[in-house]
Amino acid sequence: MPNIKDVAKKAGVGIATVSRVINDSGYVKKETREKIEKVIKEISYVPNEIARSMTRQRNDIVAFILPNSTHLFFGELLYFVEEELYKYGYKVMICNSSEKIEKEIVYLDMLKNNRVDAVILLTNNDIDQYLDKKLPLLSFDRRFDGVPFVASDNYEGGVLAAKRLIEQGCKKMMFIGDDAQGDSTPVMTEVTKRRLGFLDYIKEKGYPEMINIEYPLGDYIHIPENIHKIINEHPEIDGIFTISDAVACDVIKELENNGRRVPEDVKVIGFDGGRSFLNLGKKITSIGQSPKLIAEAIRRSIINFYKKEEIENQIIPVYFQEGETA
Amino acid sequence: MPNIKDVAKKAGVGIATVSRVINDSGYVKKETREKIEKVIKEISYVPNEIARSMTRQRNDIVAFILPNSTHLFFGELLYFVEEELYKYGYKVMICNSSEKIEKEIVYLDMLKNNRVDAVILLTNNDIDQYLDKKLPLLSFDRRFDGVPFVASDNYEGGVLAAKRLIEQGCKKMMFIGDDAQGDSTPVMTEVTKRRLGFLDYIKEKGYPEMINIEYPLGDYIHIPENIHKIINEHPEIDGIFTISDAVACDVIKELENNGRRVPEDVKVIGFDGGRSFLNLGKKITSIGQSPKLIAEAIRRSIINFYKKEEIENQIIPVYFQEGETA
DNA sequence: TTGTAAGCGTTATCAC
DNA sequence: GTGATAACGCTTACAA
Repeated sequence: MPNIKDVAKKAGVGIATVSRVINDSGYVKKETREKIEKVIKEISYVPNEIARSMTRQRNDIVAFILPNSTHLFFGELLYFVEEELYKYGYKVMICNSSEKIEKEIVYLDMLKNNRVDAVILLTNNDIDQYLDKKLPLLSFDRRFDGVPFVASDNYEGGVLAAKRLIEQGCKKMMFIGDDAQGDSTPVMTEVTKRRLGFLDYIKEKGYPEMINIEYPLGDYIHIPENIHKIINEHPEIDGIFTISDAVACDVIKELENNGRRVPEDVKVIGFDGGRSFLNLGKKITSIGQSPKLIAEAIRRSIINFYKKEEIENQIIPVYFQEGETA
Repeated sequence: MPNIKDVAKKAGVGIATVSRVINDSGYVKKETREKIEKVIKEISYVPNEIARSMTRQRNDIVAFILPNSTHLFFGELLYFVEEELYKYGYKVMICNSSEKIEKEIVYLDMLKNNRVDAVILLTNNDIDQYLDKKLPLLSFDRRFDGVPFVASDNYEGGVLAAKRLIEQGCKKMMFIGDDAQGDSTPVMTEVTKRRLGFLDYIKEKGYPEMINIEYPLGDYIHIPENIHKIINEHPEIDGIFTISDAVACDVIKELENNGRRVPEDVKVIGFDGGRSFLNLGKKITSIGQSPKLIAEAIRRSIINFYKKEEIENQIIPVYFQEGETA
């Protein structure tokens, strides 16, 4: 592959002048510029971005560490993050952790070697001690000391769900979510606030009998078998709020398999927006979070890393999504 | 950030020796190695991968150009591709094209600048003329002259669908798919073979009355309104094979909205495997393709680029996925 | 075993 | 306006 020297030689100029033309920086006489441009075309020269990164000491790559791209919400978030950053000249490296802390650690290391311009971190793992806080790190739905974050307004989401269930006449509520947001781990994510908002509002309105179910975090999609049992042991429950649409789906199937109608007997609200491109049944009533707004916020923070401005945490609004299960 | 010189100076050795330690190459006396390792820890030196790419003339980055990561099948494929390549030390750059050829072209250019080690291309666009065939390019479900490819056994998928519908007693068949695989574009993708396999088998078995519907490629999820009309104009049809599960879902809803029961009155088979993590209704009967097997094949081809071996095209088996709609 | 020095392909700083 | 030349941080002959 031809390099800048080849261009310079063939055009009979110095490499500095070629560089000026490529980057459109500094003064270059019109004829010189044209000659150089011609040569570039002729030998189909393409500037080597690696060498460029070398001198500029940055490479316009942002890495996104997330559990996977198969869960719809993650896939959407990834999509919009890429779209946003693309507009600003960044490329996105995808780092699936499969929820495994080991893989997150390896990636964090690797990314340090690669001198990526920023790392977006989406995880439920107890990874604080492995974070190099001097790096341009941004987290989503999670607080780490010294790391700026973007999060959905999870608390408000919980409140919205509670309001809806109460409006619909529910008396005995249940919350179902994984314990990555619970008291049993050192991890405290912003997602916990879905439960808190829900709980607070229900208490405030005088419905004290809430049943709170937490289970070990698995694949984000299925809930453990024993949780099904607990659900069935509580026929008095008439309103359920779940940590995600995936869990809501699982719960609704379990209820219906056991002869309880949704929403007639039990109302169920999920979280994420109730979207699915492949659903032949009823639409889940849900609290929606907007991957597009979140991606814009993430992009804003990342751009600010390079403006050396103070990076402010950002809370993104959620909304109530009408459906057929509550 | 400290560099290799800092390490060398502090350890009182030459930079070549440090390099040998880092890369575990060549002979280094045990004590020297230990001293160097100690210094590396002390000043928390991290080798600069950009500089490394510079001399090695490769960067272990593979780019994946695909329409999006929100369509479940794409999200899954992306996930497994990343997983496979990660095992072999590659990082994956995600390039969402949103099906737009302009964005594909920009990415193709950008990737040339970035000297990525390989580009995986998944597209339905007429982009042949923009491909630099000298680059390490690999395509999925699509043939380009001079570009190796990996594809699902789409033809066999069509045959499997036809067999099933015939077994289930269907007499009048219909195929519904976008025209990116049709005769109206210069593009001929491997996906066309879903239709061909279906058609051939049905003809072979003496069911000549197949209705073939093609529509302009949109978002991979919804079909145009006028197609709904066509479906309803054919009450005699009792077996439908669609280009994807997403289309099958759309079609089934349309049929049911118009009082035709699935699978009692009309049987419908989709393509992709009928997976969905959020489905409260019946499961779609489908022809499955395995993103994991495909990802492995892709990884194999990419590794071979660097073994300078002949890259063979690979056809990946599909399977019949039992469901409730056929 | 180890160190020196020549690349790798740019950008940026100076002179001219 | 333009051209040498010194970085940037590493790998790898080649010499010692």
